[in-house]
Amino acid sequence: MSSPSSSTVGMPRQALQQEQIGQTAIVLLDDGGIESLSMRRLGSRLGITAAALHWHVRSRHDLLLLAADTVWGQIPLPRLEDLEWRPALLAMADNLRSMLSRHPWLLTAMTLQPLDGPCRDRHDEHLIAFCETSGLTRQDAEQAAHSIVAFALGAALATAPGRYVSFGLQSILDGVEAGLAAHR
Amino acid sequence: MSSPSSSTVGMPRQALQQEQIGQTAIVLLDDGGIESLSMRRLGSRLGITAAALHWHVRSRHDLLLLAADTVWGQIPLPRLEDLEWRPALLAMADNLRSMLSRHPWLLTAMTLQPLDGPCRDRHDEHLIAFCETSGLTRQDAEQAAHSIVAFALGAALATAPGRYVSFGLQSILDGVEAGLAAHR
DNA sequence: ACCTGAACACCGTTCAAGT
DNA sequence: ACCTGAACACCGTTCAAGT
Repeated sequence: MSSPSSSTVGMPRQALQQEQIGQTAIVLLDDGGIESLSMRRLGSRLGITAAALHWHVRSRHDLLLLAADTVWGQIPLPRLEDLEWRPALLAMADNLRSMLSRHPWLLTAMTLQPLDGPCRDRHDEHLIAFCETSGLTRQDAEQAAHSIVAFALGAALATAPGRYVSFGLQSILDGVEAGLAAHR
Repeated sequence: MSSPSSSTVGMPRQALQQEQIGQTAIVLLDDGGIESLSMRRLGSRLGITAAALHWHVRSRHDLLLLAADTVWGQIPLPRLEDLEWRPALLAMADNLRSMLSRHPWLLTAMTLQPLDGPCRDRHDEHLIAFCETSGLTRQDAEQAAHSIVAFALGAALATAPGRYVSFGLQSILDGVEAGLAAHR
């Protein structure tokens, strides 16, 4: 994304480097939080200077963006044919919750800048798709999906003791069901 | 909290200083986010050195704690006698939302450390109290209150376009009502 | 009690210069 | 194309020393 993309065949070194940089950044972030990810520290883990790292990635912000979308990509997405919408949405919410507990720094990063990325987008679309299989219109499905993500993020932020999570989420799903009944 | 508390009458200088420090910190935080609050910068706003600031406040973390509880204290709490539980909970959720939009750095701070404080506690208790006036048991009221806060925080974090907020929240309130019906 | 100055060990980022 | 070294303008925190 930062290099002018050479005319050679298949991004031979650059892409790999980029991925390795992201993985190593996540290691630093996972133990020590966002404060322990520095250009100098990450550089030395990779065997290069902080200045050299700036050749591969534009800024520390871009680094967070890269790491963030990587962990969004780690969330397993249940297949649309395998589950009914309600257990599917519960499973997706739980997968999100468990990702956030593995990578708590993501919440911090999300408050510092909007973290759009292909994997985040794919996750959102998948959630909306499941909502739609319940019979909701596209618009309502978007609202429901957004509410589920919001609740999962907020519950992680407020460090809910676990059992608290279920009440709000169940209510939202009940709300989906009620919306269905009304539209029919 | 950091001084041994002199034996004189009514915390004459120290308390005022503490409050002034908090207010000035919030000014810095409000325009520029968490990154723009530094001991050096805050110190110079107050006319003292960063080192001098460390005499008043133990660390930058303590500073964030002070600022955070201050803005929690700014949320207006509707009186218990004035409103029915449902409009009251909606109002409290909206007051929280508007505080978070005025002080976006609070979300960042909350992800960095648990931010307990007297004002935050008071807000939680008030929310629980309103839930209890609906007829919920103490335990259920705590779950409902926790869910409302989680949703408000998450919605602010996901930067909902505003209209998205209502669906999830309404569902949670519907869930409260359904819980009532079941228990009766 | 309250503040300064200097020091220590860090930061992100830029840029000329090397290969 | 990829990296280094040095530099710039910052950090939080500690501590001796001043008043």
